[in-house]
Amino acid sequence: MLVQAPGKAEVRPIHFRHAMNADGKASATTKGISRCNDCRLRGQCMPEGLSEAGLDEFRSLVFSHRRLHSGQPLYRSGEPFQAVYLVRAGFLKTVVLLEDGREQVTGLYMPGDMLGMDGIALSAHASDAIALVDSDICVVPYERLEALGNDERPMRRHLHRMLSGEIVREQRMMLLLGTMSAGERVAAFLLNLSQRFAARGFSGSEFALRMTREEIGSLLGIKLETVSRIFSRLQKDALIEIDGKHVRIVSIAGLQQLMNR
Amino acid sequence: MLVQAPGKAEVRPIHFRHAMNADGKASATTKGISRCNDCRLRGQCMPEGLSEAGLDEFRSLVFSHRRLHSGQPLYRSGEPFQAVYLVRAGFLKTVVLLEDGREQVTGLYMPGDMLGMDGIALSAHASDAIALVDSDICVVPYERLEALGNDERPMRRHLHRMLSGEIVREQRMMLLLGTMSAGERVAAFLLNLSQRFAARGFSGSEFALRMTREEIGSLLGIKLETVSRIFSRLQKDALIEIDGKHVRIVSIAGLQQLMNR
DNA sequence: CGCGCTGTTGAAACTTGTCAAAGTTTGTGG
DNA sequence: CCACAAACTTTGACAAGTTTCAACAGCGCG
Repeated sequence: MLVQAPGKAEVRPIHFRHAMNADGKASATTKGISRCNDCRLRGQCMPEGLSEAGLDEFRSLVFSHRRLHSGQPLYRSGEPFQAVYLVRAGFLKTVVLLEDGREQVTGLYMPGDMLGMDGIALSAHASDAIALVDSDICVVPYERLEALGNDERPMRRHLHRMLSGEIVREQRMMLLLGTMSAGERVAAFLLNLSQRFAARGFSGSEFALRMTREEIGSLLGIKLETVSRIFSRLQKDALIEIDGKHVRIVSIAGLQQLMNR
Repeated sequence: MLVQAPGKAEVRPIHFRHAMNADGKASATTKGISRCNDCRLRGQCMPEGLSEAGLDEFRSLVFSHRRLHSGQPLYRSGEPFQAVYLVRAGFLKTVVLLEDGREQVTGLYMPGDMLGMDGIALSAHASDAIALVDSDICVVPYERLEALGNDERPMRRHLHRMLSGEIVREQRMMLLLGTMSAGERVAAFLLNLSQRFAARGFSGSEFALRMTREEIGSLLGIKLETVSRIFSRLQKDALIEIDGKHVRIVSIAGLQQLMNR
């Protein structure tokens, strides 16, 4: 049977939904602290080499939490930018839209990932972030993040790394979109998921896709029918086993080979 | 006749080539200051709302300059990350490579643009930056950039905006690569160049491409022959006039329409 | 002057998209 | 908890767009 991947598994009720608002500090901060201490992802999202005081400071950054149901937006393109977000549990996608309705999924975010940094540039978000499954999100107001780090250099460096990491990730995505065939794209997608699940302590060889074929296609720049066909082909070639949204990777090496064809 | 676009036009000899090294501050800093004061781009690359002291501080960031000849690399993938760069004059591309030789041009940088931020994440550059024409580059050591801003919040915010801006730019590129037809891509490319030239005080309707058809194709995720064919078609349709690397945009509206087809 | 690099154009091949039909799963309200 | 509708998936046949291969023209430079 398929392993229980993150997302739904880690969702636990948080009762102060949509606690975020423009201002307000004291009580929400307290909640933030307590939340970080028993967060399963402890460390994942934090800068390394932080002093004790710095750690406290970091925890104090998490201003509030938001609980999203599948399909709900965390933010929308054009919305004023106020905070960056850490995925505590769940699975989100970011989407960029063209006026005529065409859309490109630009990212996939799992627990421990930071998102929303595209809003800093113009003080407004440049994409939509949508929950793919019920999700818990830590809200980190940018004002605070920016004010802080006056004396915590590791904190500043951490933020830079996150931003830069997003740039690198997007570069790789551009490489995929610009140079790879449909088969290579799907293989790269599966390998990437595999790696990220493994990094989070889940099985890297057996997991649940959280997206429809259409969403996968949009991420990879191909049509849903093509995604479906390629899944079928990979299964026929005994590289994967796929049943709906459940995938088992039979041959990692095979997929890697397919990529470096 | 075609307007003189940036790049070559602005290149003036700087005699302390490759002045950058791991350490050393005093004298190089002095040079940096004098350089900024008579830089034609003054302001373009600087944060807004900086105090007088902050301005000085910013200028002191430019540690040295580098002069690159066409084709020379500013940095290469895997090289240890030490600095970000500001284009003072010229034109550069960044490229991400696949083992098998395929490559994706991920960005095009003109005077005033910052590049190299992809290196922060892993302390090593994730792409190659290559001069497309002879270019002058301002070197901003990251150590300094990071150390600074303790009391200059606008400075910190500026860096964040630059990083975030790169993320947004790449998102748009992903949209292009994932959803647009070859014709739309070329139109978008021309419109983007037009806009950026105009923003720098050059003609937005008549300029010189600094890249070969192959490089343009690599940026847009299509083959050089396709680029050529589409240029021809746009000319036939009287949307542009093109002669080698010289372009004149006859109908901006026409190109925009083509994109939102 | 000729060689190499760049650009243009044509024809054929190939990949992916489009359209359509049918099966499957999911979600909802009775 | 069932039944039905809506959403999602698979597969085939065909169309369209892009790449590949090839030939040739123009240009700059040694």
